[in-house]
Amino acid sequence: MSDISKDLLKQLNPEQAKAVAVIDGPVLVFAGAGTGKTRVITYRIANMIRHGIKPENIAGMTFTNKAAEEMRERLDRLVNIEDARKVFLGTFHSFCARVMRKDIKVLGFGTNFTIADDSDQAGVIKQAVIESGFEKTELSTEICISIISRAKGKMMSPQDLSRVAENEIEVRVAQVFERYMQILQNQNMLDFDDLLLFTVQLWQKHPDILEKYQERFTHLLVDEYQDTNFLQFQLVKLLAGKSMNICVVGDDDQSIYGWRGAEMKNILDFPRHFPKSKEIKLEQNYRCTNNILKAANSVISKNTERYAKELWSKCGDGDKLKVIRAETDEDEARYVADAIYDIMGSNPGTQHRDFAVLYRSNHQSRLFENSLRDSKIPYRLIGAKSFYERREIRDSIAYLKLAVNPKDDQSFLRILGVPPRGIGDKAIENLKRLQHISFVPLADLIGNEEFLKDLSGKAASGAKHMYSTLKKWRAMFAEPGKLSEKTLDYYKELNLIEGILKLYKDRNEAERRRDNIYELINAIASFEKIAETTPTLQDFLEAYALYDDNDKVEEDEEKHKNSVTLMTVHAAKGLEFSYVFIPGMEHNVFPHERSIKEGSNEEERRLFYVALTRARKNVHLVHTHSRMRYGKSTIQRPSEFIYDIPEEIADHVQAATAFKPLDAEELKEAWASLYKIADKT
DNA sequence: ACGACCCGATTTTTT
DNA sequence: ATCGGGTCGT
Repeated sequence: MSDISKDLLKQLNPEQAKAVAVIDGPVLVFAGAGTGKTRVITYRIANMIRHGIKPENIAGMTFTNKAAEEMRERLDRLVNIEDARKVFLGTFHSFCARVMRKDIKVLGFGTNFTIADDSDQAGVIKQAVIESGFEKTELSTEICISIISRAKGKMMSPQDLSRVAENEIEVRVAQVFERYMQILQNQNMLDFDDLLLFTVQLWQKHPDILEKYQERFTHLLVDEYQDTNFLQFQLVKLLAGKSMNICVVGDDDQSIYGWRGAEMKNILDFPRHFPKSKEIKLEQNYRCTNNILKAANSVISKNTERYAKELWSKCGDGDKLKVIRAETDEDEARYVADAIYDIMGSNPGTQHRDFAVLYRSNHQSRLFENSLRDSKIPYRLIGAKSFYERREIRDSIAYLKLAVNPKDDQSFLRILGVPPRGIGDKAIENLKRLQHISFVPLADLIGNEEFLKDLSGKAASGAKHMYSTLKKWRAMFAEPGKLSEKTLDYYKELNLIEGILKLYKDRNEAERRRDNIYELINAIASFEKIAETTPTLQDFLEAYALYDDNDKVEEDEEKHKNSVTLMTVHAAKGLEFSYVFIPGMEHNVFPHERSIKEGSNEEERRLFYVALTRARKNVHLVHTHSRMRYGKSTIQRPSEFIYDIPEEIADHVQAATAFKPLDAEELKEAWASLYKIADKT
């Protein structure tokens, strides 16, 4: 046992220590922003192990892989590595994927099921809309996805949904929902919600199976409990129901995912759900100055639906917050770039990575990208399209999914025309029609004479080649051997690599996309390398499906390691920066106009609270007088949130006069550019 | 099969 | 302003 774990409790403040010391029974920890939440969870696990709880009996559930990995890393430093490894630390989804892999047969799915990613999901929804007798124009895919996901989050069946439907849309979606589930089952696919839903259903129907898991995991921890929905609550309740050794950690003030079904009341009602629970409030903040906390506290205290708490810190008062008024959105962006430059100049040792620009909506990033680029300030943009979202990668993955699960029609349709095989819309219609009478998966149907006889010679030979190649490789992938090598051969035989080169006119683009496919094969190779046992293709696909994008962006690390961060406030939850800029502090931007319409102002205020509490030292709130919105210049008024901050801790300045006057050279340039504009107009 | 053009919507995002 | 989706013509 390491030295650190000998006096675990001494390294914690009294409240943290209390949360760590109580091992048995239900524990509820309210962990405010920056109060050492991850520290409490990892120390708690270490403490359990020290008290003789077997590490394999402990499970820690998170929402993201990133959070799970961070805990794993910290735990590695607290207990010996073999013990740390035996603790389950992962997302709800990865936990449930394991349960499903083992026992899904009971529910009528094959163990080789694939997990539908969002493009698969959208494809199936579109199909379900049509097959339910609706025009694709009268029911948007996004609405369906969102309503269905939320219904699943409440454990509602299509019938439940149609019974409680409050409007015509929901009645229709209920029909789509039912068809959607059938299609998924026919294709042996589960969406992300199903992983959880089916796990709970399995346990409810088969108490003997549940009991095995209850015996295996006697001590449970749940991170970000305020973000759980009803389904996740049920899962937790079932799993912990026997031992009642459950610890949940969260912060109702940071509940910002209500729009996707998270139920803040889960954390508020915990004492009722788990009687005789211990309740602990962490209020000492180790991140922010007191001025920032004062601002954050007075903002959040306007909310009525919350558990009372107030953050404090030993960090001193620090600077006042800055409220900056800029003339236009372009001035706003320039102000931010100038301020970063200025702060770095007057604070030696400050680095670009100490800054973040946190905005309400993604589209706001563009102006900051421009202004930072102009000022030669390196930045990294979070939330941009990732490697795995690129078309050629999705296509390549679809080929792999099809090799594992031949019923996956979604993947089949995706790659039927990649590379082009002369099979067009008409042939696809035919194929689908045949499926309606034969119920054969599309990947098998293309080898059928009934289908082939109506095709042109070229299309028929393309279809035959595809049919036999898919069939052959389905068997090949089941054999032992190096995955990455097999994948490359598979792609070559399907003419994917050559096809890509021909598909894109621009030579550079084509080569870049081809290289991306090679990169994917490299990713498979390194997956094989780090795996403990020889992984199957199915193992790789599952890891891929459940893997978090934020971790994947390690690509251009060198370049971006020390950069200003641009991201949404949502994406910033859990992170911290010395200097935080919050632009667009205007009515209709932050709070967002839609949140105003929908009346979700408390959640919007929590979002602002999250934004403020990301800052260690310094907060700049910027608002503009006029902003381009939807292509038109609009007069803006300051956000109501600005007035929630006590006057005595904020300085109000104009962007135009925020920095010292220009020197002679800059002045000359400024005039020159003014004349240029004058000439144009 | 693919590019050109028009129309409409326009928050947040994980797995 | 801009992006995606859909339609139409080649």
